[in-house]
Amino acid sequence: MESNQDMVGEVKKTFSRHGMKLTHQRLEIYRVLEEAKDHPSAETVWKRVRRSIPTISLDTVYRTLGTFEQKGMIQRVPVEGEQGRYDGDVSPHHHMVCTRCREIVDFWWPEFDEAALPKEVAEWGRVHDAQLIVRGECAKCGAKPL
Amino acid sequence: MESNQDMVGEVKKTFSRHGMKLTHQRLEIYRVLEEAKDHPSAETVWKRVRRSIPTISLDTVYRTLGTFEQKGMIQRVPVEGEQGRYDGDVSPHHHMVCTRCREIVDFWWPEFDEAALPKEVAEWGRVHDAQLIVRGECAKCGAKPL
DNA sequence: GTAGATGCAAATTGTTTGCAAGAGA
DNA sequence: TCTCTTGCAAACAATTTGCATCTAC
Repeated sequence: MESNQDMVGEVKKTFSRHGMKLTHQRLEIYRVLEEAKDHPSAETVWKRVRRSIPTISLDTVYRTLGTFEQKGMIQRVPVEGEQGRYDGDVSPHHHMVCTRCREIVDFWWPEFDEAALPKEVAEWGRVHDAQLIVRGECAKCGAKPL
Repeated sequence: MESNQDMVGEVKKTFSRHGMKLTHQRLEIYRVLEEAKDHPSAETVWKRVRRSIPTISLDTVYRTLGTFEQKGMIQRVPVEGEQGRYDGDVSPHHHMVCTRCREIVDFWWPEFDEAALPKEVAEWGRVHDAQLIVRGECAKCGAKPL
């Protein structure tokens, strides 16, 4: 468990390595993403960050998430529909998406990650990431009527 | 190669099985999706359908695509960002997505499709589909400057 | 004849942008 | 100090919705 100090130092290094200034809002947005396990939307991130920075604006959140994504510090989950969903974990893992409640759950499958992709994929271009998207209805929703 | 007549008869059956009326616009939208290999957006579908039905409105296209998707006749490709992209092929296959030009290319991997998913997935809920999303830069874009 | 589908226009929602003021290096 | 970042407001873009008319069944 690293201390708050270390965390700040760590992030600061990451930021300056990417030529980004370390601001209070960026630090908080980053922290929210790291802690989140629910793949929050920009608006959800905003609501959470407002707890510590009540004056932060939604467009700053959008801008910051975009910047982080470009730098490869976070990823957008490849899901269609309404809102973009963000994931602070960029190490290889996969997602299950409930088409009813829109909940997104991580899962890990190292055997798959280590396996070679079909050669068509390598021929296609430079692969940044390959992940499985499982779509369906989660058990919680399946239990509900309708 | 089935005749146009057969195609219409086939689709008509599919429609009525789902309790949908067969209209000129639906038939054309469906045809466009079946022929498309580029995972078109709603607006692209609209432009193509307008070649045969110049008066069709964009909202009819949206409504129809939504209906088709609900019925499982087409799928939305799980990609984030701007526009929703549609795929007339609902049989198991996977997608490579270029983050620069947004082109989406299909690929097939039957060995994967036949393999069992981790048990976490079955425990999560009822799986509708599981597909691989490969993100990166296609060779065409990689060759360009910037 | 009737429920469901379409077209039009207006409304929503998610996201982006221009710009002046403010803050980090 | 100088450049990058923020907040505010306005702009945009994709998609959805209300409603009157029309059409397949």
